[in-house]
Amino acid sequence: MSTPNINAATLRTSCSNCNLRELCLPLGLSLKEIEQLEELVSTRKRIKRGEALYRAGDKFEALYAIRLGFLKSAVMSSDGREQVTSFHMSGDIVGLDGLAGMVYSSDLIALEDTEVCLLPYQKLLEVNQSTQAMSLHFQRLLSMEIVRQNGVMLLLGSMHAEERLAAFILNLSQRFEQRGYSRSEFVLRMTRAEIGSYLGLKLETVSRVLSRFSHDNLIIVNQKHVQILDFEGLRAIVSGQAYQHGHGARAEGAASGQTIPILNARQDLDALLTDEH
Amino acid sequence: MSTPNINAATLRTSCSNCNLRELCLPLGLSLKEIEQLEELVSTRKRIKRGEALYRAGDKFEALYAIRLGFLKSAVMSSDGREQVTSFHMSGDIVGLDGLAGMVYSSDLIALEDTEVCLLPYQKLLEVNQSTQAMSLHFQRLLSMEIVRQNGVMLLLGSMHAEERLAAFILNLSQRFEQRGYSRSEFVLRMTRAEIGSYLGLKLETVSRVLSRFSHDNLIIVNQKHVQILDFEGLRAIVSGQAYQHGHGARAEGAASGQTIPILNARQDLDALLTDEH
DNA sequence: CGTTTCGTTGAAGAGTGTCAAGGCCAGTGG
DNA sequence: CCACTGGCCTTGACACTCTTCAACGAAACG
Repeated sequence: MSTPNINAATLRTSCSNCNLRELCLPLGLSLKEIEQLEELVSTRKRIKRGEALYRAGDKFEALYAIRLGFLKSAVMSSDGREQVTSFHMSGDIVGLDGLAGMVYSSDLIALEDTEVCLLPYQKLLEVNQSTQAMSLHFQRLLSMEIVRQNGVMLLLGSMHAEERLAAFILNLSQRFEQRGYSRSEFVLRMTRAEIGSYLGLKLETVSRVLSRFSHDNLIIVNQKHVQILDFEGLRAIVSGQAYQHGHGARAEGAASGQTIPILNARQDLDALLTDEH
Repeated sequence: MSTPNINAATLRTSCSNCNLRELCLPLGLSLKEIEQLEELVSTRKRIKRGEALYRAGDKFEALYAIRLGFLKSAVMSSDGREQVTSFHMSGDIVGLDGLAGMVYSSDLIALEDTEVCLLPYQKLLEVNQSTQAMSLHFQRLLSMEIVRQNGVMLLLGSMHAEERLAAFILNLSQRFEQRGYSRSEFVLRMTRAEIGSYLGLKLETVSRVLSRFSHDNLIIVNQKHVQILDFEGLRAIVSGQAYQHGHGARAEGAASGQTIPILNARQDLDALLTDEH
């Protein structure tokens, strides 16, 4: 908790005591396997708001488990356009894109002061070798990220601005809840421009849509502070029941007489839009 | 080549003889490791055009290496919108999204008659255990898919229709070339609607943009047949040098006097947009 | 050879982007 | 404490890209 470099004895218990263990530890690991995982985590590192944990092109040397803080991943095109590819919070594992070519292919920037656990590549190799469950767990982790990105592609490829924002807010809400925070009230750690980059929209559009949501009593927005008033209303928007073709007004109240072919609608999308777990 | 079920002796040499080995085999594997890989591949399977290799929700039982054919992956939102998340051709490994939750999260549909090698999950587990290099290889494979998807997100989130189509054509070209086909002339195996779904555009827009490219002598389009005339012109479009804000006309000829801050421009994007390798 | 799917093209309109101006807030230095 | 500064957010007016709707032609399929 205090020194940046911690001795081995301290480490031995770090993961099993870490209050994030349910998020970044594999679910079915035995005690012995958890011990092995803990040997993986060699040191912690702190980075301040605005600093990079790594940048595209840096040599891949470790994965990182986020203990505390908030970050964004972003890729940049040759002509300077930035695309935010995800936002990360405590319990997330980042750096997975580095395995492919042994260099990171994205930038990872802290949006607030952040503390991470290092999982050095060398240790990763060793545990891959010794424990089947661990190598499988990492494969699952990578696969989950692929599934998540499929959801983002669905969002970027086929949703309107209002649907994107509604999905985004619900996703954040869900992730805060998973971490023990309020699901209905939270602070956005990123700017409107970063939200826009993530959702494929301009910052003005983000601002306008949030204002519209606020006007329709779905949420209360005050700068970075967001309070959700009507979850059902937001879910309806995500599943395309309102704003469908830009014609209809919001769904008044909660009832909607329309018959929708698939009923367990939102579950799927929520799952798709969810970061890890 | 003939019977769908092949005996062990035949299998033993299948991978090392397979003309796709450079695509789907790990690069640094020893002979012994290659032998192990070959035990992975138990059977082959054929699916006809229009059929599904798997569907979202199906139990995850295997990865597949494509021997021959062309397929699409797609996810579907609750309200029935389909998003094509990738196109696959020979040498690609598919099914990676199934590892996360032990069920596939996308549909995989053959766009033409296709033949695949099965890599059953059980065998995958065994090889994970016995060979460090193999488990690492699969992790790399997954990571490569994440990197690829980052590129698609960049495309979906920040590019205009013309840029998306140009990038799409160049990507296909590159992948055909890697497989020994012409890079400048090929047949699109997918419909305009599927291209549109992948690129986040409507089929009419795809058709119009292709016609415009054709009119500008960048390509020749004849239904599904495409011939590339001006690679440099397409690359210029991808890196945003033409169509930038919808004002300028196409770049006349090949020269462009504009000074661009980053020079090794297209390489990055090409790499990002590239499927595996 | 009819039927269906797929592709092309046009006209009109909706949804976002662009440009611009002003407000809010935190940090800084007087 | 206050004014100043710069970053971030909001809102409006307008332009433009892309979608929508529609009609028609071409190719694929049984």
